[in-house]
Amino acid sequence: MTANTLKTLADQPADPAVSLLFAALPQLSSGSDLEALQDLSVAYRFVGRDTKILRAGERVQKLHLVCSGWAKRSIGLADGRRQIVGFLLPGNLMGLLTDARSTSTFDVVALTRCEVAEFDIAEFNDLICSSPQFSQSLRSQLAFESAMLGDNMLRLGRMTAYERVCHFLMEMFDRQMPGLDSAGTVDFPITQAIVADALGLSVVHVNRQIMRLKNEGLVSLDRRRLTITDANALRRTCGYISRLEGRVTD
Amino acid sequence: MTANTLKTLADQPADPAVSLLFAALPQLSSGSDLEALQDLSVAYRFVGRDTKILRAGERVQKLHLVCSGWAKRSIGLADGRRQIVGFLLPGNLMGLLTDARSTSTFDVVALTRCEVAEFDIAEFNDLICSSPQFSQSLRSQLAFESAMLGDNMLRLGRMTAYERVCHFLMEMFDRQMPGLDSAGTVDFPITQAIVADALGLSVVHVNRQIMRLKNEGLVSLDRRRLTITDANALRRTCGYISRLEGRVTD
DNA sequence: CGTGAACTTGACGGGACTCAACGAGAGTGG
DNA sequence: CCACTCTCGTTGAGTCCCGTCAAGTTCACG
Repeated sequence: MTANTLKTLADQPADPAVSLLFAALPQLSSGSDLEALQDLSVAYRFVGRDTKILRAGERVQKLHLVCSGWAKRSIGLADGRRQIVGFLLPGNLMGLLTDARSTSTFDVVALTRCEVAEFDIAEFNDLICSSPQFSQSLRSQLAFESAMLGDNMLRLGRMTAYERVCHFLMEMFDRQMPGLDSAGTVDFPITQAIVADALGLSVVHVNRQIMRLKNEGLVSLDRRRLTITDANALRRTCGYISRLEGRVTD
Repeated sequence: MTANTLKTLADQPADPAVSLLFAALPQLSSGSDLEALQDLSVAYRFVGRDTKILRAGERVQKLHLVCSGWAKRSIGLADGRRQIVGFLLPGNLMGLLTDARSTSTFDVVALTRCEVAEFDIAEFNDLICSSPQFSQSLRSQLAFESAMLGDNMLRLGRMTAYERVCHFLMEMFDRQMPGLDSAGTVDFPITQAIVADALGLSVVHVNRQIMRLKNEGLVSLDRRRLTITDANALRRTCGYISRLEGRVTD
């Protein structure tokens, strides 16, 4: 995907970032709502791995949309322990949740090289305020993200290491191939250390669980690609329930 | 607090639930914004312990505000393991986060007898859509709740049992006495089994950590009351950072 | 004074962490 | 083309935190 940066008029085929933004906001109509999105100012930006895209406590100037690459939201303890709160995949938004002073509540760091589309946040806010559909759409999206955080808390608090890894792999599979319940291959451009920080486990122990899953023939994980061989078996062992399937997108 | 149920006019001293709602929404002005809240229809309802106030997947009909008592948001696994995702104390809202079909994403269950004020959700939505202040206020509130979920994920994923209990007690202390950094006594009407479900620990182990804190003279916990003796020491051992202190309420 | 829920304590086992070493690729510079 | 290095993945040994089981105690309440 190349950056066609200076497009501002809406009479051309939809900007790739606008299409992604439209898909990221549930329940919008592909008519007038999409047109309204096309009027937003957008700029593209590439960031390298380990670049901080948002910093906790700093003012959010733009609405960021990941177009390619992966990023993480994380929180740290003073002694270096870190917890990853969520992952941003292509099509995911950040900067929606800003507090009273419009500051971000999490760090967001690129896990791979990322292409990020930046929308003007003032224009976007006007859109939200001006239209009940957009307002409701945004709230649905926030509810969805919040529900995912809840699922991840259940994972951290009440699942064994084996179940956590199962659940995590299923989530990443599901987010790239929603609704697919059999088998498939998706991107997985993150190290086991990153997985460990997301699951509250040590790297060594994450590795052991992945090895076990490989030996059982349930997954294969090579060269930054994840293959799920038997999604139903995985789903059963960890109780994974997709939040994406029931999503209404139009 | 008694229920004065049928009040609809705004020319009387503020309804207790309206005052709580006003406090729950940051950044609103005490003038016109408060008046707008007073125009909302409100009804009161008492629920007993273990009553389900909201059910995951069911349509949310009202905006609920806890006036007295405690409640929990929780998620369960098929085999009975449960994770508490958050607690609702007096002044806290539920029903803000609804998905595309206006359904709740969590169960909410009363932990004590609760008095709940129920606002008309359609009227509230109109208010949100009609005014940028309300829209922004709601988003700030959602960002705040989401940040708390993130803190709780760090607690579950990367803290030891001792730190988790410290952190949890500090949170409950802080939520009832925000900004107080020395000592004090607050309500604590929940069993150790509930704490265990919130912290991802066994009841026995929660007890051991509480015993340790008691022996160290840092807290006392009797008869549903929590006394923090040395808040600064607790804060240091678990790295607790209040999200309430920085909150702008007017 | 009896009953049940909640709290407390001990003993024991296992799941997860730490430390440590080794292997496998990918990129780099000569 | 080939050593060199660095990151990442893999595996083993030992330890400890925390879960489970079990028993006993305290407390609220009828």
